[in-house]
Amino acid sequence: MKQKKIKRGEFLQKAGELNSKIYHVKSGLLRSYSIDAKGKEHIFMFAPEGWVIADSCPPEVQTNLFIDALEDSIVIIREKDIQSEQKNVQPLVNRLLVLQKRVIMLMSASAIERYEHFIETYPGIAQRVPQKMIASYLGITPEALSNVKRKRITNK
Amino acid sequence: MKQKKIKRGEFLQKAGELNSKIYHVKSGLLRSYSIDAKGKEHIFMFAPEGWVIADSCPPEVQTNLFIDALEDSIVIIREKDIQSEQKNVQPLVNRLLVLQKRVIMLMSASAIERYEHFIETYPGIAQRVPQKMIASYLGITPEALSNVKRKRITNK
DNA sequence: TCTATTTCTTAATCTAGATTAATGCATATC
DNA sequence: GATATGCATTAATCTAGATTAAGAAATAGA
Repeated sequence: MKQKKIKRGEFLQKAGELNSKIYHVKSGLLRSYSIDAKGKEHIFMFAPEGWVIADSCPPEVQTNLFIDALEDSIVIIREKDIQSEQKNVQPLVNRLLVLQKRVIMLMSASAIERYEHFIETYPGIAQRVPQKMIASYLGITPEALSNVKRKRITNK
Repeated sequence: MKQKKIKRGEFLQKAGELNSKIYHVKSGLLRSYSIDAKGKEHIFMFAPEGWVIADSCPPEVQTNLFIDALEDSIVIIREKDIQSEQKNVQPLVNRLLVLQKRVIMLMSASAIERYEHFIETYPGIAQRVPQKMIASYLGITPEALSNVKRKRITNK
């Protein structure tokens, strides 16, 4: 049971690094956040005592989030694979990753960027569902989606 | 390995029901969505072939999402507890639930409602972090958060 | 096949929240 | 104690996307 003390302001992870660890917060307060193209910070989640904080991406993939301490804290460190190797857990982990990206997109991207991201996340689905459902997924109205698509064509 | 055919338009779950099942999509296309206070639908996620779709809430708690088929589909049905009983998986499940609520809030709630939800999700944390971090979590600017708080006081 | 209903697009107007900017408070630093 | 540096609030202006409305295109139902 590996344990670690971290001082306020100290980082456990920086976006772009590889990290196979999950942090269980024993005391203190951590946060994870992303930085968008304009350099703006978006707090993804807080983790006070009892919470778990980690990047949902697989250990061999570059992380998306920064994780640092807002107060002096103590965390227990565990490996990501302990879970993902277990039977039937992989789908959970996948869902977590999709949701993490979804939150980041909702927080930091414009309608047009979210549309691009939808196309990547669900290749081929745009052809199988009505436009109003895509709009509903993106969090915009069908009217706004029409505008987005028109702009995408003119700008490309 | 229980399997089920569902016709386009058929529901696997309606919000408010109890549901201990997880659906693995073998063929076809499903979606999950929430309905907000104004009656507006917000698609939470799509699930084409190979994806898993489910409500992240515990089996004994009322669900938040509707799940229905956008195309005739075949799903494999599994129980939620199979996973949650496994060691170290509970934190994953908790994180999934928090994220599911977070996405729903980002999609369907105003800044003021998201602020209320933040206070419930993280009791006491508002007193431990600067305002600008709360704003960053809510997806708004510190200036907008000031307005939200002022309105909250005058309206209560 | 011919309606009828739903879906998609375009355009005009409106609004929540962004941006910019100025001011008052704290908390550090010397 | 004086002076930065960062944080919170207020107000004026701006903008992405919402709302409303109307017409065109697609789908479904008889």
